[in-house]
Amino acid sequence: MFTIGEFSRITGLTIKTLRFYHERGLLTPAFIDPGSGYRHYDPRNLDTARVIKALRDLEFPLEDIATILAECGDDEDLIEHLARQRRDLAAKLTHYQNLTRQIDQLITQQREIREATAMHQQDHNVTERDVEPILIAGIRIKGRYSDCGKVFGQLAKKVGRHIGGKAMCLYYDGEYKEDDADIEPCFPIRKEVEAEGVSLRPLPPVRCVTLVHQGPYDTLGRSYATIMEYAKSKGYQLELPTREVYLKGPGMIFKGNPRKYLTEIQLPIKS
Amino acid sequence: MFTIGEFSRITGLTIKTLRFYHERGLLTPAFIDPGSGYRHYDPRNLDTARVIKALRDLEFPLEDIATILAECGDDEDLIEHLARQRRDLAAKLTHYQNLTRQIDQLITQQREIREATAMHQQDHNVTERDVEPILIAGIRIKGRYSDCGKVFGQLAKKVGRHIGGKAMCLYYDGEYKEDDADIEPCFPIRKEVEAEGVSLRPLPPVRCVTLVHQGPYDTLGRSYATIMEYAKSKGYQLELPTREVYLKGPGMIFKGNPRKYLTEIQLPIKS
DNA sequence: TGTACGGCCTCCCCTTGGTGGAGAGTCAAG
DNA sequence: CTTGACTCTCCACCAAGGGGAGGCCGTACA
Repeated sequence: MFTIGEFSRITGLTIKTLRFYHERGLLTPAFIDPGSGYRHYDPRNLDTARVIKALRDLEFPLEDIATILAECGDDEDLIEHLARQRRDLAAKLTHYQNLTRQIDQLITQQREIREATAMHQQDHNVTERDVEPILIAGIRIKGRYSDCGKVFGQLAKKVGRHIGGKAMCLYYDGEYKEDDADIEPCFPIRKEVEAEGVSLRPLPPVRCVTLVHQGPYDTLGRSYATIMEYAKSKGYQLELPTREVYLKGPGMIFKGNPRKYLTEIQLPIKS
Repeated sequence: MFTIGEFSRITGLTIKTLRFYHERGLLTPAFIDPGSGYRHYDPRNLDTARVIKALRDLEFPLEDIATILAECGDDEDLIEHLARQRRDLAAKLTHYQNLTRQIDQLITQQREIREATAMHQQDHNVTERDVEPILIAGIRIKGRYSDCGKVFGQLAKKVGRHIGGKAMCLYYDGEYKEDDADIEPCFPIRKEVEAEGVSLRPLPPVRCVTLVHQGPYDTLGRSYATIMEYAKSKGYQLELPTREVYLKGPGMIFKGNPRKYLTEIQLPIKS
């Protein structure tokens, strides 16, 4: 017979835990002194304690352990319980796999944004450059600029895993339109994927006049004025669709500070 | 301004949860009617709610979320929080990986035991057969039979991952010894591994007289008597070490019923 | 103006698997 | 007899809310 302290040292279960298991009927001491209320454990309790500990190490709920203790006298009887617990554990496993993947994506995106921001921080002047060809997935709509957000949401749902760059928008109108602008929000993607309602195609390489706009979207007009003026002074003829690349916009979690948003305007030049 | 019900429908957070977040200071309604105590939310609350929800989906603790809301105005400020959370999630991930692996091992072992039991259930008679060569990891000791348990424990710790069969014991004494028997508990293993204090070597193929004993270990003597008698009647000369294979013994979790234990006695014949 | 119904309020208890502490009783040694 | 170590019961606490009771509020309809 062991006192609770001795039994605790032997089994590695804390005294509190032993009292708790007693209360829950999992591990009833062999003898309880009616006068003092002291618990006394015997070697058979030791077996039970070992079993409970082994099952708790596998994170079986106490309720299941109670059932198992009542029903099973042999490892053989355990198999279906083990299988069920395995399923539960596997579910948690995939759950945490998904979460880590998601968080990894967030971190990666954040890194990319940081790099892009560092790269474009300096030049807020009009420049000319050759824009590489790129594979995009887009949804072309007629509507307002403010509808873009929802469309980006849809796109992220459909091709989210394959996104390989900053969100963009293609503008098919030569002029500003309020209500039924012809817009195509899109994402660069890494490989060919099928998705319903999504247009998947390469954008051709093209020489562009570009300008990185810093600030909220409602001040984009000023940057358009600047870049247009430049194109006109050079006598360039422009092509459609024009592009906007959202180098840094509202984040995935926080909206961030609109005065730090960076948007690259790309106006393709007719060659 | 939205009532709590409207806000709940918009954000997808339950009313209970909204009240709870209010209590915890995470999401304080824009206005509280002093007369009725009704909570009223405004669009800025909506942003905060979105952030909280996104972070909760990544299983950030509420306390961390509170810190983040207080400190971060931008996704950029989030990165180290994200990294920390990623570590925590990854820890859980490997934790559950280990658990599922362990439980898989248990299930596999159980299957093997079941098959072995089914195979050997019928023949409790003395038979002769050629025992295949086998790679074993063992620890040879001088002591009592009852010390085997601990040694099996040590072995399991050192080569546990590579065990590929039933536990065995080799007996190097020609006679029964009480206190300083020359015994080698061992496990069949699948591939060559190094482990301190463990002897790793192949057992040669050998022709044996064998008998499957059913029952607790303290009745093994009777089976030894039977098999010895048989060997003598055939005029066989026996070789050392003799072997015991524990086809079914105490389980990993439960001790099981000793009357169902199956132990195969193998006595090598000198050829 | 009464009332019915839905929405909202606070307050309390419940979940899992224990942990921590307060205050009081018990045991053995010196 | 005292001291110190052990043990007892009872209560509160953790995370992140869920469930429900009992009562107030607001509005629509008769």
